[in-house]
Amino acid sequence: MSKNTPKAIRGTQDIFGADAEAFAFVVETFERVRRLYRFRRIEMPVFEKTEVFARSLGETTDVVSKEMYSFEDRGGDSLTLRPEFTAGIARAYLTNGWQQHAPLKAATHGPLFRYERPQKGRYRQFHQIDAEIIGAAEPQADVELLAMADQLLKELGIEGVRLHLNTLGDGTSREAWRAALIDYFSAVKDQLSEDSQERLEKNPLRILDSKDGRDRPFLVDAPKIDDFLSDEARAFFKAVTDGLDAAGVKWVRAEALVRGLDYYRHTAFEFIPDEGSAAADALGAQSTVLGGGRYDGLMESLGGPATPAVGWAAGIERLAMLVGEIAEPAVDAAVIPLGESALGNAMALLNRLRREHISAEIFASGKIKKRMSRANESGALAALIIGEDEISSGKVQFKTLATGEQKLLDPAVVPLRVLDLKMERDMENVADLFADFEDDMAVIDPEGRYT
RNA sequence: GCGAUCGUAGCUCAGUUGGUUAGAGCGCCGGUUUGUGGUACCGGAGGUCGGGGAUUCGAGCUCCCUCGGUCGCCCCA
Repeated sequence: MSKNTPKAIRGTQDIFGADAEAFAFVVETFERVRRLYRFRRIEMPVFEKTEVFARSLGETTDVVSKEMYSFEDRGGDSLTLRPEFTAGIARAYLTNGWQQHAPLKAATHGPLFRYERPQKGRYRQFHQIDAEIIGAAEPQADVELLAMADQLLKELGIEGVRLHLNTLGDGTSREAWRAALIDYFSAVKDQLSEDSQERLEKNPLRILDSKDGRDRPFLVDAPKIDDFLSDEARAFFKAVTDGLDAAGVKWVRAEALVRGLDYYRHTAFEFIPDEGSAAADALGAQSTVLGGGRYDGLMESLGGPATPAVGWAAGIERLAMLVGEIAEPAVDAAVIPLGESALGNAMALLNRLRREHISAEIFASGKIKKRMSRANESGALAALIIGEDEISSGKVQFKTLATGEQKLLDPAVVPLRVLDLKMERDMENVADLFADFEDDMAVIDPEGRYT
């Protein structure tokens, strides 16, 4: 690489091959699941006026105070690359009059930007999938959203990740609890870690999930949100947990779970890998894979009418790390022209195949042996060879790569023969599935239970 | 913003107390083999040792600065 070649921006990634397939798999699975739950697709601008984020997330949060990519445009407006989805979606809801669609179930995905120190599972440009229900006050909305998250993780094949659930109560519950925490921790302030002393000023709730050993002794007896919940808030949380139980979504209560952004009320949740699990190992210090909650106060902070809403977001990179590498799909047919004169026929055959929805690649450079070798590595079922002899006879050599069998065929029947091979391969896969199924059946006891 | 650690070929890495022309494996290209996948053997291309400065007769190796990667803290998806 030359010294003159510009480098990529710190914390950005160029994703390729199996990693890119894993990324795409996460997005495709999300799109599929989101349709099952009837969430409507929305597209959002990547930047907004800075105030959209500053007002909704809270001026004192780390995200707003030191992590935003903000700049002045040529017209002098302060703009910001979105550090999260929710605030922009709320703004769009208000400015487009989407109240008419309420309750609106919306889903989107794309890049977000945060000026942070990059580390495992954390980037300056990162990507999230996002789901929101806006204009729904009932706990059923929380349940539906969480059921979707749970199903998504299952469909991605991710294991060892559990729903941690908490309630922050309504506005007044939350404020009373917060005040009690400040009282409690202020009394022992000089014994707390430096970080927690600072949190006492900025975000006292955060002390509860401190990792510092000096804070630990005080956490056990700290005021609990449950003691400050209003009857309504308590009933709301019970409705959510009852709904989750009914929907078969497993959860654990996490009393210390708080969310960093100011707008959260009531339900707060994170999907976190179990300690010691492979998932926890893969994610390093970035434990949360999907997080969100209810944000009933957000719309008002943007000057809109009081509008209840719930939502979550999940990091695509983090999910992709748990999904592992996914092989790039093999090509079905490889077309190999021998010499310049065969190029025309080769292109014609290539087009014929692709129009029949058969994936095909042409190998037209290098030695013949090299081309065959490449065709073989590509995973193609058949190599279609066209040289002088084939041009004059108007046929192509159809070589089944698995067996080495080769015969002269009319180009018109080539797509069908490739489809035959595909079907054979698929049948073998189905046979394997049946074999696995029979193995599973063998461990079912006479009463029909898995053992 | 703080701390630790690492930057040598396209990739993974070796390189002794500072000493001649910086190496290996894989990959790539060619040959043994003129239109057929594997293996083996032979040959070739590919490096301003992240960048800049300092010390020295001499720096991939020591020192300083800087950029970047990785991993933690903070924070967060």
